Amino acid sequence: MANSRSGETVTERIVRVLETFDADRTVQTTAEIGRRARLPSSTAHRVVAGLVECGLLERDEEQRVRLGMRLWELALRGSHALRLRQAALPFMERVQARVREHTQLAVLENGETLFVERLSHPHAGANITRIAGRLPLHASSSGLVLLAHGPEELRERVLAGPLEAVSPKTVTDPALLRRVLAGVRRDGVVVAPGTVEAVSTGVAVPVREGRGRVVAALSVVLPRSTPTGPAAEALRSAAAGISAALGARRP
Amino acid sequence: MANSRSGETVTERIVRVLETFDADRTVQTTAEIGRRARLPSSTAHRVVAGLVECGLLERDEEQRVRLGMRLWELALRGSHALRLRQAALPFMERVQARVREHTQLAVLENGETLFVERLSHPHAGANITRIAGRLPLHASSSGLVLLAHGPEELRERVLAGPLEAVSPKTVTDPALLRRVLAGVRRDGVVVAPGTVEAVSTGVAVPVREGRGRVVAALSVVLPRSTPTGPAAEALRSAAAGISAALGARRP
DNA sequence: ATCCGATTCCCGTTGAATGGGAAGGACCGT
DNA sequence: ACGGTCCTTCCCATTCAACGGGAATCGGAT
Repeated sequence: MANSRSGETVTERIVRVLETFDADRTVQTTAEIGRRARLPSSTAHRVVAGLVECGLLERDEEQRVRLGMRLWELALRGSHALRLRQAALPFMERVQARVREHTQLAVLENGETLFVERLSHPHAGANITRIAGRLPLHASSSGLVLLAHGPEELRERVLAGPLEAVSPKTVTDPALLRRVLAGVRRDGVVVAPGTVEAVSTGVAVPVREGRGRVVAALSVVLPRSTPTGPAAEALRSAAAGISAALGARRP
Repeated sequence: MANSRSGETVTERIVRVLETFDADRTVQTTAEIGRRARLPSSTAHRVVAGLVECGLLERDEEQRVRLGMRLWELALRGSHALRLRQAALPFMERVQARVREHTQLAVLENGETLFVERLSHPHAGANITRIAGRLPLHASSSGLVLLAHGPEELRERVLAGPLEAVSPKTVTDPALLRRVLAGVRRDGVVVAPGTVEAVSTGVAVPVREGRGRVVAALSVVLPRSTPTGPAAEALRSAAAGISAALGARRP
C-alpha cells in the first residue's frame, strides 16, 4: 500500500496477518506472523504494533500476540451471522436434545461451506467441522443443501471444476452430484453417508428466510449405523421454526 | 496513514469504519459510513471499496454495505473468546434449563463488561444486554464479579472515577461499592438487584481457568421477585464445570 | 562465552493514500 | 419536464505514511 516495492494495500496486509491465526494457532510471535503472512520482519513488527494499538490484536504477558476481544466485538455486533445464529440457537438446542449428536448451522460463503454454529453432545461421535471452519460445498451435507439452492452459476462452476474427495465416499462424479442436488431440491433433505468422514453420516435441510430464499443449512452428524429418519424430522421442524423466527423479525 | 493532511493510520480508519456498525445499524450506505466515521466522502468510498475487496465488508443487492462473513470468520476462528464460549456453552444450557430466564457470559475488556454469550428463555423478562454489547463494570452483576477479581490498579481507577448510574439503583457510592466488591470476593457470588434495570436482579459468579485466575463472569438475570438462591447454586456448579473444562484442555 | 532468533531503533526512499472537485446517476416533489 | 438533493464514480496533483534494509539490543539455549 503505502510505498516502496510492495504493490499491496495496507488492508490486504492486515487481512493476511489476521489469516495467520486459526484454531490451532491462537497465539504467535510477531516474527512468526511475519513469516506466515510473507511480510518483511520490520514491516510485520510495524503492522502488528499498529493492530495492537487499535485493539484488533492483543499481547499476552509480554511477548506473543493473539486476536483481540475488540476484533471479536466489532465483527459480531453488527453482523448478520449473529442474527441468524440467535434466531437458530433455540431450535438447534431442541434438535440437539432429541438427536444427541452434533447439530450445526452453515452458510454459503465465497463458494464454500462456512459453519456458523455447532452444538455437540458430550458423547457424540467424530466430527471435523468447527465453528468458523470451512468445507467444500460438494462434500458436506450442509454444503449440498447450500449448493442445491444456490445460484445456478455457482452450481455449474462447481460441477465443472475439480471435485476433490474429502473422504473415499465423497461424491466426485459430476453427473451423480447433479442427481444428488436435484434430489435435495425435490426432497427438502439430504442424507450424505461418509462423504466427509467414513464413519459419519450427515443429514441436512435448508433454512429459509421470510420470502423463501435459502440462507443457511441446518445439519446433524450421526454415526453411520444410526437411522436418519428421526433426525431428518427434527431438522425439518427446526428449520421451519427458524424461518418463522427470521420472518417475524421485521414488522 | 498514507498521506496528505490526516495524521491517522489506515488501520485506525478501518477500525473507525467497522465501529460504525452495530446491532441497530447492520447495513449502511457508504456515504453514511463516511459521515459516522468522520471521513471525507472520496476517502470513505475508497476505504470501503478496499474492505469490500478483501471481504471484510459486503455489498447487498447493489448499494448498501454490511459486515462480511469473512470478517466474522477471521475474528472467530483463532479467538480465545470462542474457546471460552465453547467450554461454557453446555454448562450455560444446564443453568438455562433450571433457571429459565437469561443466562450470560461476560469478560473484562478495556475497563468494561463485554458480553460473550447469552441464552434466553422465550418467556424471560427484560434484559438490555446483548452479545458483543458492553456495560460499565460497576453496574451489572457480571461487571461486579470481574471488577472484584480484576487487577487492583483497575479497581482503584474505577472507584476513583465517576460512577455513572445506569438505573436509579446502580451503586454509585465508592465506599459502598468497595464493600460490595469485598463481599463478592468473600462469598463467591453477587446479587445485584435493579442496578441495570429496575425490574431485574442480576446474580453472577466468577469463572476461573486452570490456575484459579478469573477469566469470565457467569450470570443470570431474574425478575426482582424471584428468589436468588437456586440460581446462585446453579451458577456455582456451572462455573466449576467450566473451570474443569478449561483446565483439562491442555495435556 | 557463543550462537540464534526475536525485537527495537534508525533512516533515506517512494508510491499508496489522500481529498478536493467535477461529473454522472437515481430518486423525489413540484 | 424540471430543479434539487444525495449517493456514487472518476480524475489528478500533492505528500507524508508506509516501507524495508540494516544495525543494535535483548534473551534464551547450548
